[in-house]
Amino acid sequence: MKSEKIDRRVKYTKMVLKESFINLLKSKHISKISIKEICDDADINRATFYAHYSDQYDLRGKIEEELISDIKEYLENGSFNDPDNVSLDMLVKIFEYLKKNAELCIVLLGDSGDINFQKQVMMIVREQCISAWTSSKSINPVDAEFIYTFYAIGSVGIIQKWLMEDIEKPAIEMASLILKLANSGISAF
Amino acid sequence: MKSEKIDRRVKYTKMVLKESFINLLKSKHISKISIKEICDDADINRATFYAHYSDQYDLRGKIEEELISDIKEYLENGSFNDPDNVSLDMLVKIFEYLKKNAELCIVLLGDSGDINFQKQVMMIVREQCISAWTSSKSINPVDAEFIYTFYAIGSVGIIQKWLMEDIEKPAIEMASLILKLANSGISAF
DNA sequence: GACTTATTAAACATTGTGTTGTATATATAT
DNA sequence: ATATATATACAACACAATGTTTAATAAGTC
Repeated sequence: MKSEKIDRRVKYTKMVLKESFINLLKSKHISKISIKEICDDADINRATFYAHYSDQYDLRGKIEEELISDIKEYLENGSFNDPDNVSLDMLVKIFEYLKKNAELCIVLLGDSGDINFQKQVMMIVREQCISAWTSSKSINPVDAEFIYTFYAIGSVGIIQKWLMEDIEKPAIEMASLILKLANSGISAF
Repeated sequence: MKSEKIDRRVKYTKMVLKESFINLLKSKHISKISIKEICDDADINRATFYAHYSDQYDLRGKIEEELISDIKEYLENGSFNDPDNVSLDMLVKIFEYLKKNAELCIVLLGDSGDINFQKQVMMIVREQCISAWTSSKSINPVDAEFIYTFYAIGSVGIIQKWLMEDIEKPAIEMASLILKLANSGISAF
């Protein structure tokens, strides 16, 4: 999996920079966070920051990428009833993963969040849905794209609300609510 | 309607600042736009900018507020078949309004957009939906909030996609697609 | 025409930016 | 263990943007 051997120093530098950055994001908007501030907090030289990231938005992007590929890997290693469709157990897995990383997800989906990140989250299960719908349900591809966008962004919105307000609600309830809404909508086609 | 008489100079200043800012937003991310840049483009003194806005994010926020209250006013002045529910003609009105202001909406919902603005857009028809669902369909209020979030953010996502990729598709097709998906989902409860 | 107020220009201290050079510490490979 | 490579630390730099203040001027209002 980890093909490139990463220098432990680099690993440490990136780790503390991310930690400090995420902590700062909890208290203030990304636009108000300076590189100097991140570096002071992480006790890393500013020149070292620039050796790895171009600015705070780049750093945020890298953190997002990592999280997304982490989820994907996590899903690939799971065995699901129906790997070609989005099943209840797959959704539950996703919700559980997000809950486990709630601290980070809240920041990335909150006010200092990134619209592009929402899109990446929603793309995680895109392939499965589109192909399942167009083949078995005979929905035309253009409509399928719209419908998918609708349900996927809607799900991200529900996830935001869940993480920030109702985190105690069990993952399976969230997953089945979404599945119920989506399936009944799809069957109208 | 316009109770406070606004000095023409102030009106002009705000107008050109907004114009220049929106134009800049088309070509670069908000974080890369400086106050100086906006002012140079608008030919307005920097001190004057600070007399009205604290920074570019504040300016963006004010533009968003204006757009939202403009939509709301526009909807209040429309006569709809069923003013207590979200009807097809109301949705069509909204989509037509957004299309008329596509240039601005694309910027505000795009990469330089604001997650908070998405929420404001989705709140436009919140009251009508929640009250209609909880009264006539006997959905409990907590579920109603989740379901509303799901459909509202999903709709914003569809709007983004529509504005940026398929703006030629007629507003009524978009509105009826959303209504079809939402109504069939709701009736599962 | 008298008034009020917004904008301007200039100057200012402050802060952050992005880059550079050299020295040092740490990691990897033989 | 030693040699080599390289990431980091540190200090210094020129530059740009920030946010505020002043007095003068322009343009608005009544």
